[in-house]
Amino acid sequence: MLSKEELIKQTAKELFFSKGYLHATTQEIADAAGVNRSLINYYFRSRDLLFQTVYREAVDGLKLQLDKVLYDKIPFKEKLNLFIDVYMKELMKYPYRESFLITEICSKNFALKEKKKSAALAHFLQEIAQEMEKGTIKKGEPIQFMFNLFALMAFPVIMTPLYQKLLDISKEKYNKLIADRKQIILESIFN
Amino acid sequence: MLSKEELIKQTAKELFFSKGYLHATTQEIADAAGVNRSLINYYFRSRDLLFQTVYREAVDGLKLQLDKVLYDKIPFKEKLNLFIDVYMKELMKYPYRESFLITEICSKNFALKEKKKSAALAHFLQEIAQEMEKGTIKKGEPIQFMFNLFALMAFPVIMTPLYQKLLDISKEKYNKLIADRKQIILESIFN
DNA sequence: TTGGCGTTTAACAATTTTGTTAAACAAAAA
DNA sequence: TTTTTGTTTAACAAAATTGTTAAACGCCAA
Repeated sequence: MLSKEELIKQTAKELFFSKGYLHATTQEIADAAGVNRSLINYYFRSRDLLFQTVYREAVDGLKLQLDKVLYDKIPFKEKLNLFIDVYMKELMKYPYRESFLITEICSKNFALKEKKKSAALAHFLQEIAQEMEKGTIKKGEPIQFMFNLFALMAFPVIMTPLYQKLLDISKEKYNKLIADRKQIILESIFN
Repeated sequence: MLSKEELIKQTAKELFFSKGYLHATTQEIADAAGVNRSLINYYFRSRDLLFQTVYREAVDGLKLQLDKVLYDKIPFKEKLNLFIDVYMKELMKYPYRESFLITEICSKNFALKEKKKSAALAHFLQEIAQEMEKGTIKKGEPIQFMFNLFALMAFPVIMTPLYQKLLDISKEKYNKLIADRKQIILESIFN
């Protein structure tokens, strides 16, 4: 069973990352979690600190996720296959996690920090450079390859509600389109 | 010279779309515009209506932008070249416009509407299908082609603050990377 | 000049949101 | 049993945000 503190955090993440409800008040979070609002202040002191905690855990989680897959000593193509699978599953669960992070960074009282490149990422960039040499993938800046990869995975998921509107597509059909993307991404990436 | 009403709207767009400051209060918008806060109520009645107005104009603007380029009777490759140019310029000016739209759609009191596919978009999808037949571009679902296109353009721009942090890249270098993307996108799209 | 009209402002009121405090509660330790 | 500790709650207080009103202002036309 979840501690109330954990419950509050998970509920906040649910609201932010899954529902894209970035304006959530402490009352709304408390209601969604089924706890008294004062508990938020008891465990996190202030709304701001709750947000900071959620932000930090999201960034750490993102890094951890990268580390786990990108360090593996498996063939490149296999690794990408696995990575896309893992990352897109996460995207389905938390489509707005990246949006939340960006919004927080852009918000008024945001304290910069970070500033140490993920080691796994650096390693992966090297691996990409090697594969470019080998000719498995198109030559170019490895970072641009990563940009492409993440863009192709994340953007259509993030844009779901708007694209559904603009294209007048049913939820089911849209889900199908997203599900098909893994293969499409792989095809568009490899020579 | 801009009317105050227009000034308020433009300033709000500046805060939302350019600065990604989606939590802006009416006071902050008024300050940024250099007008008395009451003017917002005078011209827009309520904060909510200001947001709705900005939302609507953003969607309409987006559609208009698509219409202008996508209806042109110019060769496909040329059209895409032009389109990427136009859209990415807009993205540089308003990197968070799409984020704002998504956040609004996900927000509590959002009234659905829309539900008529842009004619230009439908036309463009047909054109894509034709080009697939011709073999100019890889065969597949035309919508997926569009997903890819928009993702490759928008996502790295939207993610700028986070990626700059995670990759520990200077603003200048990041801008260079973004500038290079037009060519990269064109290459990754055509056979 | 005066009266009317749209604009702008400050002052106020109402509401919403957040933070604090003290008391109630429950379970384990003394 | 009483104490202690940590948890939970309701009531209150403070702050922030939004909305309203009436008066002031400026400008043009009568």
